[in-house]
Amino acid sequence: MAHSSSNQQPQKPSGAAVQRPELTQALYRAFFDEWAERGYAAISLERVAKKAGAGKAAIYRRWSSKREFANEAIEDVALAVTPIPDEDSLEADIAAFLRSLAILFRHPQIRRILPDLLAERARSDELASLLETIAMARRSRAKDLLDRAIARDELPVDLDRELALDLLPSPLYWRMIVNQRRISLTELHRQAHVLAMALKAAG
Amino acid sequence: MAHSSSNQQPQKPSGAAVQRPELTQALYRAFFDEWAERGYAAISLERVAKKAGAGKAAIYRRWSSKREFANEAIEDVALAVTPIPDEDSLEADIAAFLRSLAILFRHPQIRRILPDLLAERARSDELASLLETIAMARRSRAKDLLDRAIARDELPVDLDRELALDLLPSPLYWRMIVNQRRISLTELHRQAHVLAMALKAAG
DNA sequence: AATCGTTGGAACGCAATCGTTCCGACGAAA
DNA sequence: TTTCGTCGGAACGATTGCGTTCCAACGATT
Repeated sequence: MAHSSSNQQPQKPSGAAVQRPELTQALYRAFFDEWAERGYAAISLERVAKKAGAGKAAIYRRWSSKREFANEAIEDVALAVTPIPDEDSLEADIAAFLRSLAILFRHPQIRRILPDLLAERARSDELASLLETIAMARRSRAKDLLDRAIARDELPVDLDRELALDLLPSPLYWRMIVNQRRISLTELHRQAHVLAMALKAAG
Repeated sequence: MAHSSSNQQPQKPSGAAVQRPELTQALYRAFFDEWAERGYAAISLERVAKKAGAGKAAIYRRWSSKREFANEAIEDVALAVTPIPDEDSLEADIAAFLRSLAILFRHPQIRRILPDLLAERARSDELASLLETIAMARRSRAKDLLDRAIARDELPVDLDRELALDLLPSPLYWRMIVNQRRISLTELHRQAHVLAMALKAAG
């Protein structure tokens, strides 16, 4: 009883006997759109469906909850990974690292989703594992950079790696995400120079 | 008609002909509690009232909206400001600066509210002015520190101040807030040492 | 002693969103 | 050609919180 989809608009054609991967991708995109716009906690799956030109059923047929949706959405983009720079000096390596970070931090969706992810994790740890996966990949790139510099004798073997890993990405994050300011290429290289000097003092 | 507060619990004594400042403070505290627990967007003023042992009317008599409530709550705590360190060397000054930051970043509510504030601003700019006020106060302390070092000839007069201001707080923020890791006093002083070296290279 | 306005509390109408279920239309696989 | 299950869409009951309004109880000021 109760329902009857009869007397509204003519209802557009749709449907097929197999899940359409293109629709799945469209749902991912719409999910990140919503996330950037409203924040994780305020994501409305109804809006996500509408934005993807889909029905709500298409979502719940694929994922059982918002959380699972988020998990697979992030896994999906996390596969688009990290190429590796490889220059011939510590400072040049750092500059390359910073450039790739700057590209990331300029992305309008990442500028919003990343802080929201941090805020969400600080409250609940529900998304902690998500974040950890992402962070680990990033960190390993920085570690490689340090190892190369040590092999080149540009950094001491007893380098404080923890400190170094905190030092490398943080000023750029502070400037671009926390302070929301752009950075020019020359400024970025100046930062690379200063960071190289700092690392050499981190024995 | 319609209402009647008659047949529930005996209704505790309350009321007076004058606003109670203690209640206002209790409401501020409950507001920050809620903020830390759920995030700004999800703050429920009903829960805030309950947590403060107050009625909802007590809130709406003081502030006209959640936003105004937030504004005055933050103003209220922002008055508890920033004492100034003043040591006898750049490195010692930096260490003092970092220590005061570390205390801030250890506070369980600030650990949650600060990232949430950043995430909220990245979406809407509604809270941008709040954040700007706070940031400005912090930054001026760092500026003083740099000026003293220049006067002592520990830093060059043509120091890149922008870069320096990005450099000082960011590694600690990255470690304590982004990576959620504690920091020991010796680690903190090592960071101060490295940062001093970095600044001297930021001409 | 009388006034006045705050107090905690309960209810209002409204708006969202949740996760679920149903539908007729449709197309790919068998 | 028939079967099968996905498609967009609409509705469901439940839950939540908004901002507002009413209330009787109460105590500081006058």
